[in-house]
Amino acid sequence: MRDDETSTPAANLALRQSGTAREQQDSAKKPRRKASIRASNETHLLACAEAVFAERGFEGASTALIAERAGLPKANLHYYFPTKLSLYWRVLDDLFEEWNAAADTFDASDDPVEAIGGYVRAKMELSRRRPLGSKVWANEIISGATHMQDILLKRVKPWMESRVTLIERWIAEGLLAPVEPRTLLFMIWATTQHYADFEAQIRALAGKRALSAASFETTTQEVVKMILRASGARSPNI
Amino acid sequence: MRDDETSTPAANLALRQSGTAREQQDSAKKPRRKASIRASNETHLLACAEAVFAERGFEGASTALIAERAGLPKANLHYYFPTKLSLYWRVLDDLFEEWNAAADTFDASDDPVEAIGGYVRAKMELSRRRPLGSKVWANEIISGATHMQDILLKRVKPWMESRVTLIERWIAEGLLAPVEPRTLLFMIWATTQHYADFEAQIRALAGKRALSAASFETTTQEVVKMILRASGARSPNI
DNA sequence: GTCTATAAGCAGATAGAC
DNA sequence: GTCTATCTGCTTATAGAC
Repeated sequence: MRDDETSTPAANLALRQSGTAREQQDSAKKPRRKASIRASNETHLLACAEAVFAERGFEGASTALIAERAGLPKANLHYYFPTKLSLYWRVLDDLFEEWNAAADTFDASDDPVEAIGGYVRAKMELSRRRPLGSKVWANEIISGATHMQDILLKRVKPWMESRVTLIERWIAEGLLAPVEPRTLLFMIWATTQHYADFEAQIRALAGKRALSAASFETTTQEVVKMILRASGARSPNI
Repeated sequence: MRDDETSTPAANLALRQSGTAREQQDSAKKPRRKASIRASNETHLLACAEAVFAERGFEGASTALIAERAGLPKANLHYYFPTKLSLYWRVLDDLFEEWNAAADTFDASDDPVEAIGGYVRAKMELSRRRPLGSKVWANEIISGATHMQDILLKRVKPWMESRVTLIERWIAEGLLAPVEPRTLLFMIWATTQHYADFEAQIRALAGKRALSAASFETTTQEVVKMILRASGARSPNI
């Protein structure tokens, strides 16, 4: 798998050009290859776009910079994604799919310790695995969430409402302290996403070893423990 | 006090122009007034800049938009702040001063319950009072904190190190659970700043009444309780 | 101290040859 | 499917009259 996020523009350009020559040869005989060229270029552009949107926000990002990072002429970017906004929407959509997959872990168990603990861990792992995506999301919300109203209202809100009901049931059963469910969920999101969004601050304050694999695992365990204590979760008696 | 953040450009323009006429009259006879014109215009521009930087990040913000919101010609902005970056630095510097004032509340008491609880409350109040400032800070960190390395390393880091020592002492005295001090501080920052930075998401998910004065006070108490539980803080026996 | 006009360059997007 | 050249408009910043 190509490392879209760390390779240099020059390296990308070389990869692109050799790839392009091969595919163009094939395209005369095997037009079916075109679809995979499209898929490969779109995926690559989306990864580069995610990085640039993360660093500079929607308004600050330029299609020229995204194309340059992808090692493609700007015109090609506009061939695959007619407008900057259409590219941005695709990035946000991809991000929501990952968010949704992590959200599923909340339902892995009826035990609040396992459900909440597992969800916090899944969110921490997402922050570690895809920090740029988290930053794009954060940037979008900070800027007023104008392009995300639909996702928030039609997808995130219903998920939250049903999880609020579940949390209230746990509280009624004495398995959780009487917390305000939304405040708990916001605390989980804020704390876990902090390790992606505020990476640069953590690096400056705690040193870059604080974000190494071993430290991150220790921190994840620490965060899980603290969130469980904050929520007063206990396992049901069997 | 003029409400810099909610007045319309047209209203600002009217205010500016009448103010300007008055000051120009005076300036012939009382040159000392010039200093206050400068101070007033700079303050006003800084407030408008904070809003635009919050919404669009540094790269996405334009000096034209900032000047328009301030009801001033773009050339005047460049008269007071030679470059966009110099304006941005002034905004960041002002923000750090507020951050620093809130940080002082951490030392208000030797009792961890009062110290941590008071600090969380101060941070929540800052999020409520100056959400745009928090967003500018967040945007800057997300974008890599390139313009804030000095503040982070020379001002925030020393504060954090001494607070880490204090927290470790509390743990040794049995007044706090054996938490990783930096993880606790990050959780406090993330959770409290979430109410400023992710305002738009909270509004979409919990309704705008969730951010009303009464709800915010309830939420603040809830957050204080949860952070204290997470840290396992207890007051010393007297 | 204010403000019009403009310089110099970069943005998003497209035309059209290959 | 690729890519050069270009259109149009907006960007930061400044010159110079008032």
